[in-house]
Amino acid sequence: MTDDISLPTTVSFLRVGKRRLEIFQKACIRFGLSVVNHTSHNSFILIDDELDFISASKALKSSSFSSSPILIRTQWLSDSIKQNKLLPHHSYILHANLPQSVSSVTETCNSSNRNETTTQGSSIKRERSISSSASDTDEESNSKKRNIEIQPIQPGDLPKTTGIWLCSEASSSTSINGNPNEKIIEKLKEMSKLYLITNDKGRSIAYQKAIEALKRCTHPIRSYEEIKALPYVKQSLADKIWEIIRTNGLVKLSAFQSRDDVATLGLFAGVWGAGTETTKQWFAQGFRTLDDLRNRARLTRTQQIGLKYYDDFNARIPRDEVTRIETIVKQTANEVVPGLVMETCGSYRRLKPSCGDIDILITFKDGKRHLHESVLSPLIDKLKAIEFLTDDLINHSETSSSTGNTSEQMTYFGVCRLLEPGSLHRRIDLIFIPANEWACSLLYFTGSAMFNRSMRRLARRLNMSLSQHGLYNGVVRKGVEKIHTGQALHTPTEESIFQYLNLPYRPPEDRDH
DNA sequence: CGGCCGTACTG
DNA sequence: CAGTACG
DNA sequence: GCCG
Repeated sequence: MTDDISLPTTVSFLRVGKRRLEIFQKACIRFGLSVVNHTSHNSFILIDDELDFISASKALKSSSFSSSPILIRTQWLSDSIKQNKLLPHHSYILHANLPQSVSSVTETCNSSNRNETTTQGSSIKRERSISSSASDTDEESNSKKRNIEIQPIQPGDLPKTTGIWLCSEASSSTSINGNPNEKIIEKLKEMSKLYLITNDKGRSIAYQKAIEALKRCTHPIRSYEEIKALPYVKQSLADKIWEIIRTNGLVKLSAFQSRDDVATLGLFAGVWGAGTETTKQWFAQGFRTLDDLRNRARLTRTQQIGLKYYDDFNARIPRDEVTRIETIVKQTANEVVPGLVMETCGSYRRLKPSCGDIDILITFKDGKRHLHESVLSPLIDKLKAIEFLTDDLINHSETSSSTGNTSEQMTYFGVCRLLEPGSLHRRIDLIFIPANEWACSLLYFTGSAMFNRSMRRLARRLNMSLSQHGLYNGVVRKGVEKIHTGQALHTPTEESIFQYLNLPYRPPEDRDH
């Protein structure tokens, strides 16, 4: 992002409050800065804006410093967060003789009050006009008749309305330093997972929705009535939650887990390319171990790969490894075709410390109509040549040329690994996107999955339709099937998509539901 | 009671 | 087409 | 399992 070598790469903080510190540390990760303890030898120190040079120096002397470090006001980070890019730090450096006067009383950004402002903002009934910077056609005025209430959740209150839109809330605001109902959530998560692998999709989703409702309940639950007042929690789930509170366990979960088939289905579900039907059949055929599958089961091509790398694929990828993988792909892509825009999405973009796989989106931003096949195929070939890519799972650029099927999006799912010995094989997705779909694709591939589904449900309720290709307005549905596909809205940025849906913008790290 | 996101690839 | 996958 |  910022290649300027004069910028700090390692920083530490002095006398910054806990809440602000958290935000700053998160921002540092985003901007590629390492945060260290300022007792270690370090030349860049961010100090609270209230401190002047003298008091800062005093505080530092007491912690035995040899060389004199460069002091930077934390306003530098605040402003960088506001503009979503790392700004030059020079004007924020604190010098010995200059009086520390202009320290911001304005405090326009200070994202420590972000949660307050957003909940406050959403508690005001917002005008439901589409704030579109783009097309304001006559057809759109009809859509203003939409009478959907986006119910605000009062801070401290329990949600009273049914139907909540988790996409309208920051995930961070719901998980301030560990949820008090962690135990309950953990059990319900397990239930959801087991229902999923036993092919009960509906129940699995019901549990997930209940979990989301619980997560936003920031105090420990006291009464049974309180539980039942939660959205997506009614008789059956309330009983289970109450049982967990009372007994610290859940009989139905224990019974579920001790079923002989469930454990095996769970094991088999870890094979990439095997879903509920396949794992069910494997169990019915008497297979119980991965060796049984290797020796006796009929496997598709992708399942063979999934089995070969079973342990690797089910291991988390540390964040810094994703960064290194990203660098290799970017460098190689630049050698093939310069001028590509690439963004690593998924949980990496949501700033998670570890990721399940690597999703890299690629496009030409200049909107020229390049033949995407002429880019993705050579890129893949080159990555194979340097033995970075080891296996293909889905390779559209290959199959499309044989089927003549040329959609503008191109999908590659495959397997990569770093060249260093001992590196694990990792799942990697390379997706080529036409420039006009960039924002919707970015939104989709950044997730989370729950966040996407919530946003799509909201769009659907507004007679719109949201996918990785675009946001459509005036969609007419008859049951599930679309009668009219509606008209595509102009979505140049992720922000614009939030605006159309009348949602406050969420940065990637706040979409982690 | 039906739907629970909307889409793309495999075989 | 059913099954699996992606977030 | 919950919602409309």
